[in-house]
Amino acid sequence: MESGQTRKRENSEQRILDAAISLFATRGYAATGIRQIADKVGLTTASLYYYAHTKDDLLLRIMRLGLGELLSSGQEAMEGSSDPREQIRGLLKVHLTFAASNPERARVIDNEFQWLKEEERESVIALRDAYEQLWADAIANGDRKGLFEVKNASLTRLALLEMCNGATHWFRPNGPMSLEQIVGAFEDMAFALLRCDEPLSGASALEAAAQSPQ
Amino acid sequence: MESGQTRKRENSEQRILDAAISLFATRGYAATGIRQIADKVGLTTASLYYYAHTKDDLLLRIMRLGLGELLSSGQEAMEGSSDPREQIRGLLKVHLTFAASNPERARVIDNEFQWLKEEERESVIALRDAYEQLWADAIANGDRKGLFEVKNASLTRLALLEMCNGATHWFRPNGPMSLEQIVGAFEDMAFALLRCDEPLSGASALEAAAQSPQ
DNA sequence: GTCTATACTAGGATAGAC
DNA sequence: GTCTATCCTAGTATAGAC
Repeated sequence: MESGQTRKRENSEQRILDAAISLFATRGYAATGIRQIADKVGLTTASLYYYAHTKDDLLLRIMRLGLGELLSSGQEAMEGSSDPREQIRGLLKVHLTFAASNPERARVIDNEFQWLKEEERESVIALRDAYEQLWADAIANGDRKGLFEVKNASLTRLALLEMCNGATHWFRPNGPMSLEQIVGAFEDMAFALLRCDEPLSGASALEAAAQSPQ
Repeated sequence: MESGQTRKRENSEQRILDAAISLFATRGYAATGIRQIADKVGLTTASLYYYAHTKDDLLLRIMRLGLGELLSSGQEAMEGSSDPREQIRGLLKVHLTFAASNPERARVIDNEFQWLKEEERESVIALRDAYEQLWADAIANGDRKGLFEVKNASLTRLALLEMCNGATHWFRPNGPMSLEQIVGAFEDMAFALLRCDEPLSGASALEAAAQSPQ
C-alpha cells in the first residue's frame, strides 16, 4: 500500500548512502566529490540534495548508524555473560564480524571523524566512547577477578582495539582466512596480551581437549 | 662560502616540506591545497613549483625520507643483537621513538599511501615491506629458539605493528607519559603477546630485581 | 629564487521547471 | 522525486617579468 514515491525514496536514499560509503572508504571523504556520488547512483547532484542537505550530512548518518549498531551489539555481548573471558570473546566477535561483513563502512567510521563539524563530532565521539567503555569494563572485570594480568589498562584497551581495527585494513572477503578463523586467532592474541592462562569453557576448552592425549 | 641563493634554497625547501607534513597530517593529502602550503611558508604557489614539480612530488619525498630513516634505524637495531628479545626491544624503541619525535610525519607515512602514483607507490611499499620484514625476522627468530610462542606469525606481526601505530594517533609531546614510559609499557605488552616469559638482561631484569625482596 | 597574472578544471550548493 | 542550468569558490599548474 506504499506509494511509488515512498518506495523510490527508500531506494534512492539507501543507494546514496551505499555509494557514499564505498567512495569515502576508497578515496576518503575529502577527495570524494558530490558529483561522483551522484554518478555512481545514477542521479544528478541536484537530486542528491533532496536527500541530504550537505555532503557532511551523509557522513554523519553513516557514522551514527554504524556506531549505533556496533554499540548495541557490544552491549548485548556484555550482557550475555558475567565472565570477563566470555565478554572479551563476545566483543572480539562483534567487532571483527562488523569489520568483516562491511569493511568499507568500518574504514569510514574509523578514518573520517575529522570531517564532521564540531557539534556533530562530539555526538559521534560520545557513541565511540560508550563502545570503548565496554572494552574497558571487560578488561577491568577480568583484572579484578584475577583472570587477567594487566599493567596499564588504558594502553591495553587501546592496543586491543588497534589490533582489531588492523583487520579492517587487510581483511577481504574471499581472502585466505574465514571469519571464524580470524576470530579464533584474535582470541588467542587477545588472551595472550591480557595474560589470561585459565582455559574457558566452550570452543577453546574443546580445542584444548582435542589436542591433549586421551 | 655558500652563496645566498643556496642557503635560501635549502631553507625554503625544508620549510616547504615541513609545512606539507604538518598540513598533510592534520587535513590529509587530498584536502590540503597547494595554496595552503604556500601560505604557511610565506611564498606563492608559483614559487612552490620551483622546488617541487607537483603536489604529489612533495608527498613522495616525505614518504621516502621517513621510511628510509625508519628502515636504517631498524636495521641497526637488528644488527645490535642476535637475541630476539633484544631485537624486539630495539625495534619497539626505534618505532616508538620515530612516532613520538615526529608524530605528524608518522601519520602522513601511515595514512597517505594511496595518493602516490602507481610506480611511486610501489617503490615506497618496497621500503615499508623491507621494514616489516625486520619484525617478521625477529619474531621468527624468537619462535625458532623457543623464546616466543606464536600461533600465527603474520597476524602477530600485524598486531604488533598496529599496536605501535596506535601510539601515533594519541601520542602528544608533553602528554602524561614520557617516551621511556611508553616504550616500557609497549615492551610489556609485546612480550605478553609473544608469550615470552623468560626475563631479559638489562632494564627489565633490573626492574624485576628492584621489585623482588632482598 | 620569487613574483604577478592567468588558464583551466572541479569543487559544493541552489533556483526553479517538470 | 528528478531534472537543467548556473553561481561562486577553490583546486593544480604554467608563462614570463623581475
